[in-house]
This record gives sequence, C-alpha cells and structure tokens, in this order.
Amino acid sequence: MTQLAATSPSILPPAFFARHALVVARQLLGKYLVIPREDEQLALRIQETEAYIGAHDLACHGRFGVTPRTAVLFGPPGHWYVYFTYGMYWMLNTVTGRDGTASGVLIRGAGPHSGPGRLTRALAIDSRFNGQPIAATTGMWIEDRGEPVRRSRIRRTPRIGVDYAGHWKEKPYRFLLDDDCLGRRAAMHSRVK
DNA sequence: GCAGTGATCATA
DNA sequence: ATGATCACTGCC
Repeated sequence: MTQLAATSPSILPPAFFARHALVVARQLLGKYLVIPREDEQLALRIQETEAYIGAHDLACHGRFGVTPRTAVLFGPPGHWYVYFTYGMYWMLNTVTGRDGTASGVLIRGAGPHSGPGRLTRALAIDSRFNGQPIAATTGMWIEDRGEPVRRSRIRRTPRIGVDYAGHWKEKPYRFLLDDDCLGRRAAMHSRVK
C-alpha cells in the first residue's frame, strides 16, 4: 500500500478561509476533515459543499442580520459555525470571507457520509464546536493532503433546501466532487486490483 | 409525496 | 407566550 504523499499534510490556516465563500467551497473539495477518535484520528475526504456568500444572499442565514445564532457567521473567518435545525440535525459550516460579513461554507458530505445531517450525526458533531477555531487545538480541523482535484471532476448545482430564497435558489453554489479511485465509488464496486 | 422534531426569531 | 419557519432525513 503506497502511502507516499507528494506533499506532507498541512492544516488549513485561517488565511485559507479568509476568501470568498465560492472560492473556499470549491477549494475544500478533496481536503480532509480530521477529528481525533480514540487512539487514531478520523480523516474524511470532503466531497460536497455549499457556499453562502453574505447577507445579500437570500439563502444565507445572515439575511436577517446579526442574531444570537448568526453572530458566529458574521464573525472572523476560520471558525466553525455549527447550528441545529429541523429539531434533529446539526449543520457543519466554516466561516469564510471578511470579519463582519455573513459568509460561510456548509460541508454536506465527507468520506462515506452523504448529507449534512448524517455527517454530523456519524461524527457526533454538535454545538460544542460552534464558534471554535478551525484548528488542531479545537479537536476538529481540515487538512490539505496534497491530492490535486481535477476541474473535470467537479460538478456544480443549485443549493439544496433553499426554495425560500427567490432567484438565489437557482445560483449554482453547490459543489460536488466525483471521486475517481477513492471513497464510495470504489467501495461500491469493490473491484479487485 | 410528507411527517417528525425542537431551536430560533418575530411579534406581542 | 405564541406561531411560523427551517441550509434535513426517512418512510410512503
């Protein structure tokens, strides 16, 4: 099993997130969500994201201004924004862009987990991460493991579950990575080399 | 197609 | 205090 990485894993710094949400959403594809688990740490390849680009984006939580819930989203980039919805599910987001703007990226799928509610349920992610830095000291971070993502592997669609957002519901702000040899596809076909 | 589930926010 | 809404999921 060759584990020879071209570059050593690097933890994404705050500067990574201090860019437009659309850039961050695209760039997060193929990165690894990492969480310590018992003796080992879990690293899941991010394969689906959505960008929410500011208070003017009628799909974005920030559209009603700063509230107790959205304060984190309006805050500095490089922090987790984790909120509870539908009485059951935690949504995992990164805060992006400039401090004072409501922009973020929802992580909708990583590793074998598809769907933002299933992802957080599987990883036991909840409010304890809300407002925390995206850093190793927090206990949940994102790594670049040096795997390039080909442009042709990326699909864009409108965002899910934002029918209330007027014309913003049609914006292609959802990003999906079609895995080639990693993850679900390989597992599903379970081919022998 | 639609029920479940409860925090959040506006309104009062 | 009340009521509508909701960046979802699972079952019909």
